[in-house]
Amino acid sequence: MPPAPRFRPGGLAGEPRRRAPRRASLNRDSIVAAALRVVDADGLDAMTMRRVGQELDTGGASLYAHVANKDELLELVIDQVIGELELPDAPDPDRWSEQVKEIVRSMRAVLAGHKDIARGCLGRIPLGPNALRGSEALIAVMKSGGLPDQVAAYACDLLPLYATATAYEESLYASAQITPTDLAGYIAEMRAYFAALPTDRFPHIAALAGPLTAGSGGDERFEFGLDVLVRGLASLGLRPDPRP
Amino acid sequence: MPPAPRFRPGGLAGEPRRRAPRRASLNRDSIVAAALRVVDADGLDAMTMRRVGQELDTGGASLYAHVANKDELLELVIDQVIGELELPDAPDPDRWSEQVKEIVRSMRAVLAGHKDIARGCLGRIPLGPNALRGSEALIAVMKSGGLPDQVAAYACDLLPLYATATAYEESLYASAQITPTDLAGYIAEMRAYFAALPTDRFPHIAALAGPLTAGSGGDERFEFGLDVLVRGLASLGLRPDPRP
DNA sequence: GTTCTACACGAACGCCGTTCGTGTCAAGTC
DNA sequence: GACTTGACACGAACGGCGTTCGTGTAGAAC
Repeated sequence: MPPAPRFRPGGLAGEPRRRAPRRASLNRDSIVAAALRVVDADGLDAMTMRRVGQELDTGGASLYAHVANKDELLELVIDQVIGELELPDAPDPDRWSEQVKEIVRSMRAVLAGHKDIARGCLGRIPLGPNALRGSEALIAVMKSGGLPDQVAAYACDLLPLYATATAYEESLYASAQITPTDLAGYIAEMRAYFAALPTDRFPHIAALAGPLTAGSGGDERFEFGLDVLVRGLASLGLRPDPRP
Repeated sequence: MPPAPRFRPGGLAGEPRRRAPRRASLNRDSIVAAALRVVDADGLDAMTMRRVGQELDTGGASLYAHVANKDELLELVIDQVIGELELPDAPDPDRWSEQVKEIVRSMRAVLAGHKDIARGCLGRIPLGPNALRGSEALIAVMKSGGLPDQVAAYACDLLPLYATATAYEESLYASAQITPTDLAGYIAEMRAYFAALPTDRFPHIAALAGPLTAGSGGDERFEFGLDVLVRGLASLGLRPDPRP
């Protein structure tokens, strides 16, 4: 026995009574879009099956006809996000290291644009079509710069790992509705904590309280790590004795 | 009205009916130890409040008298794990880069020794006593090697980030009760997938199918990233024109 | 008009973190 | 010794989660 006929909009006259044109049929694309909307609005934890269903005027159970489980949905959402990556049109051997940096910066920017979605990317080998596009571009640039095959291959893991882990760490500051003022206060507090540590056991931390807490929340810290990585890669890429 | 008097072991005669000698009183240390036992046995997801309580012959609710919430418990467990770090006795300026590597290797090894606990460390600024000890040692070594303050300070974040993120990625292979044979098969499958990609759109990935999937599960991949990082740091540490 | 099939979806299962109220023990007080 | 007190152990319950199941219906096929 049906519990009670639900109200259906658009009833009355001879109008073909669909409950919406079969809800635009609820397909993978609309589900992924809805899930991404939820993430953008309220973060990764808010992306529950029920909540995504709600976004489409239905329940969580309805999604399972189109998506195997929540993990697969997350994978689809992530590849959608990776699709926003801006990649160089063509590798330029003279600018390879700058092009690598641009790609990694774009990764960070894209992830940062979707709340804490970076957390969902951690520990996930990205094999979606858009991820492959990114990997291909990254390798192309590095190979054009003369990096050996194995270096380029490993770096193709290492660089996104850095972008993702950094984006995740930064999303923690950005979330929890912390205002920039709060953040500044929190950083100041941490600096004071470091500076006040007993200098017999923690002389270096106490001495570097300033540098340790510098650049949090800005680009400087990220650029530092990026520079370290690219310099390290460059040092592995030079052909033996490149000087004339 | 009590729902029904519970059975208590050790009743009958004049024996002092304790329910165990007040369970050794259930303190923070025993709870942290129990939680770590659960993680070691069945991974981070198994570390639920109920399960940890069970490990101590009680329920999950009993833990809240000693620990604010699950997150605080995890923080305590993590600092306990970090306490296992092996640190150099004294910084040696001639071996600074090797000492840095040894510390980061130790981080990876310690994390790998506790299933997927690395996942819990991601995005967490470690400020426990043991974490501070590790940071102090790391900075000491880098400073002895002549790295500038700001470089040492940023690297003090960057290096543990690498160790943690790598340990997490590796824990995924190690878990899910994948046998080494399965893993080898999975890697072979991925290599074949890369190699079979359309060469018009993915020429580099297809060409590097071998290198891309090499060294998974071994130390080689980890050592590569470590080498890149330390080389990059070294390139930032040289005093201007160190040549005679 | 009838049959068939795909799928929307409410309800339910077994988890989770956490809170609440009760009950019990050990120590302090007369 | 009787009583009070306070710390804390802990069963039960709340709301939320991912996922499964069974039902019912809309639309296509015949």
